[in-house]
Amino acid sequence: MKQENRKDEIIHTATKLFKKKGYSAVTMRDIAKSMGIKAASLYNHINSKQEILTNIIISLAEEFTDEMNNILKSDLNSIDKLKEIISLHVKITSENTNGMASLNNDWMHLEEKLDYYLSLRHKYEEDFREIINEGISKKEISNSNSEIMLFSMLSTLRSLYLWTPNQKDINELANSLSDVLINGVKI
Amino acid sequence: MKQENRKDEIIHTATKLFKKKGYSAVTMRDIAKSMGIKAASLYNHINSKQEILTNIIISLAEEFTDEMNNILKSDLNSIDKLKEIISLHVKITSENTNGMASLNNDWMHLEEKLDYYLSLRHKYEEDFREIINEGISKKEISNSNSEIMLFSMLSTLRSLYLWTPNQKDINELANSLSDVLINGVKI
DNA sequence: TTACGAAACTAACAACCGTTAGTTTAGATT
DNA sequence: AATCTAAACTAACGGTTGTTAGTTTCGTAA
Repeated sequence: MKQENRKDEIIHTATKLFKKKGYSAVTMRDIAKSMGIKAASLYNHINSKQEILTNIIISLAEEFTDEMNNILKSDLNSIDKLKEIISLHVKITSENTNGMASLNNDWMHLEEKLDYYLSLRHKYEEDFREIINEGISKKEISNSNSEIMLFSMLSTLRSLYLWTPNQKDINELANSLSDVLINGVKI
Repeated sequence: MKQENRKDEIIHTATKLFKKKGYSAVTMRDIAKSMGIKAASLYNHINSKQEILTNIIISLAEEFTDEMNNILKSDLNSIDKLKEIISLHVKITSENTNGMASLNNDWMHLEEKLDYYLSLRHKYEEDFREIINEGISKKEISNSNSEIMLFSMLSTLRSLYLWTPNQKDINELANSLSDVLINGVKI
């Protein structure tokens, strides 16, 4: 029986390095060195470099999928659903800032799980789109450029990992972000 | 005398590959194969893989810097300056969509030019911030969360390379984007 | 005390990396 | 026809890659 603890340490260390340089530029020797052991020792706990990446990305993607399902099923109005999505991104990003870098930048290096990842991603975007379009038809959201709204919000939320490390109060961040994304910057 | 044409072809080919897999995952043999030649032949035209990346990133970064300078010096009001910045990103991204991927994701692999790149990037963000803060003090921009406004707009604009390929009318895109970023999504 | 097992180690592998050296090809210039 | 040159080629280099095999270490259970 493997101790799950050590495996998690490896993944945690790898995640930090992947954020700095990207999956392809990080070697097994880099990961090992940063833990004070030799590269071969990593294989007592994991099966491959690829497995580390898959573990990082798929767990995050599934977390987003699950929570999006809950938001969709809720009876909130469209604007409040958007606020929930924003809070979801702030929460997950603050809990695993480094992992979000891999989710955003290294997903194309997934192998066996690439198609599965792409299906989760596609479904997530479809659900997000549906919330916006529902808001437009219910006159809760401005009737223009739903695709641009979707991509503007999604782009900002996906970039959160680049600057949440500096953030202190997570709820305050979610509220401020909701304010800007929903109301814009004009006075 | 080297023919600049062939060098540009190499950079153009490399840029496409860098967008798909990232700088580190693309090999000189990949670039050569995609041009129908051998890797060694690339060195008749370029000095190193690093030179290709530097060429892609620095030329884009300097273009942003120059145009930001013009916007800063103009006598537009704050909102119109923001609209000019949005147009600038749409224009550069539509002209070199693939290169923008490297600018966003591969800048950390710059070597000699890394510090120079970081200084341009820092200056650009400072100028952007100044425009927002000026707008707030002139009561043209909402008095709240200037940092979040900055990062929200910048995140969206930096992600443009992910979806402008599908876009047809560039001016229409800039206008719609301005609408969403400045006025938000609420009705 | 002995035996066990998790987790480290050393050594090595085949493949691939960026790059260099020297050579061949073929079209343009003299 | 002879010469030159840009741009391709083949071959190879020293180093690095992910990974495997077999061995050692050492705390815990029997």
